[in-house]
Amino acid sequence: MAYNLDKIDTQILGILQHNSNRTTKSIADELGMTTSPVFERIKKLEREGYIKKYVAVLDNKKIGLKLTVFIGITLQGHTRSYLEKFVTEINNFPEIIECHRVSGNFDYLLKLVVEDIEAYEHFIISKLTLLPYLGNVQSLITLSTGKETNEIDLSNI
Amino acid sequence: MAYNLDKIDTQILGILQHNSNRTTKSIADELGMTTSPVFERIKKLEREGYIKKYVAVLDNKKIGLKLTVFIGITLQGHTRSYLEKFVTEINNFPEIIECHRVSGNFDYLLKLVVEDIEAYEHFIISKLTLLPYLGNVQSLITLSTGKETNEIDLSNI
DNA sequence: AAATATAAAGAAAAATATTCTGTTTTAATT
DNA sequence: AATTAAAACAGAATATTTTTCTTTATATTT
Repeated sequence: MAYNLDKIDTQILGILQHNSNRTTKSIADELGMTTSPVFERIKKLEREGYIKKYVAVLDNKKIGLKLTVFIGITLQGHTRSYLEKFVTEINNFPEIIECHRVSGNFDYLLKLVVEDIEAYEHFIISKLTLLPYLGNVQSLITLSTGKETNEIDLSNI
Repeated sequence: MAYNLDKIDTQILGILQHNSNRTTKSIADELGMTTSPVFERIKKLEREGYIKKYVAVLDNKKIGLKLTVFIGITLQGHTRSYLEKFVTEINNFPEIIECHRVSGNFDYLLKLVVEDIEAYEHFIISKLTLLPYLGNVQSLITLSTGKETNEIDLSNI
């Protein structure tokens, strides 16, 4: 069902998206191989863009960013140039970590991480509502998070 | 405003959440330090849980998972034991990568990544709707994604 | 089956992570 | 302000890991 990835490649991707600090030796042992082919496969997966980047995942709450909010937004205008400008503006807000154009009850769904409710209100008042053509804005405040990962399901590819 | 993190710590966190493959030497050079203190600070940030894990970020679309959907859900019952069971069940679905309990128009907001609309319909029919006490289910299908990162804003901590 | 291309193994080299020791800086205490 | 204790740092030595290179095996094509 997949592209140019064989089983070994998807196994490597699965391992690395779970823990990217594994050594090639440890991966090779798990797969019953030696380091060279594993190393070359990883480099190929990077080179061809299957692996986009390697990152450290931080503990938001521990660092003081205790509030996650999803914001559903409708716009009043829908010209192409305005939509593009909207996304550009959103990209400049470091509090916004995701911005999706969606179908359904909203035009856009944003995900935001800030310190607390105060910081959130400040963002709404001094940043978000300054954008033109803004229609309805609906906040979904996260009370608790039961699951939060980037690990995508590779079992069907 | 932060906890036990000084400026150097937050700089290190900022660097690593952007690219965790940077060498300690390269980080040390950027900060005007030597490798030992940088190495020790990173180990401390890991040990104390500010850094939760290191992961490879994959290109979903390239791998064949082309569809991201946000699902707003209301439940008909809200007993503690049921809510817990709901989250447990959700955790067993590898398609669901996020599950947040929220205030607002929904009880839960889920994020799901699958191959295509067909796979999504299959998930809804054969997995999600089998859960008891399910109330309203509203899908927000992602048309395009303007921003998607894990990098949280460390400038105010 | 021969020829060619692809993937893997194994060993060697280069780079990096990790540990260790001694020094400096910082902070706390008197 | 001087003394002491604790923490952070620098620099060098060691251990691991990554990366490269050469050879061998496997698969594909003609």
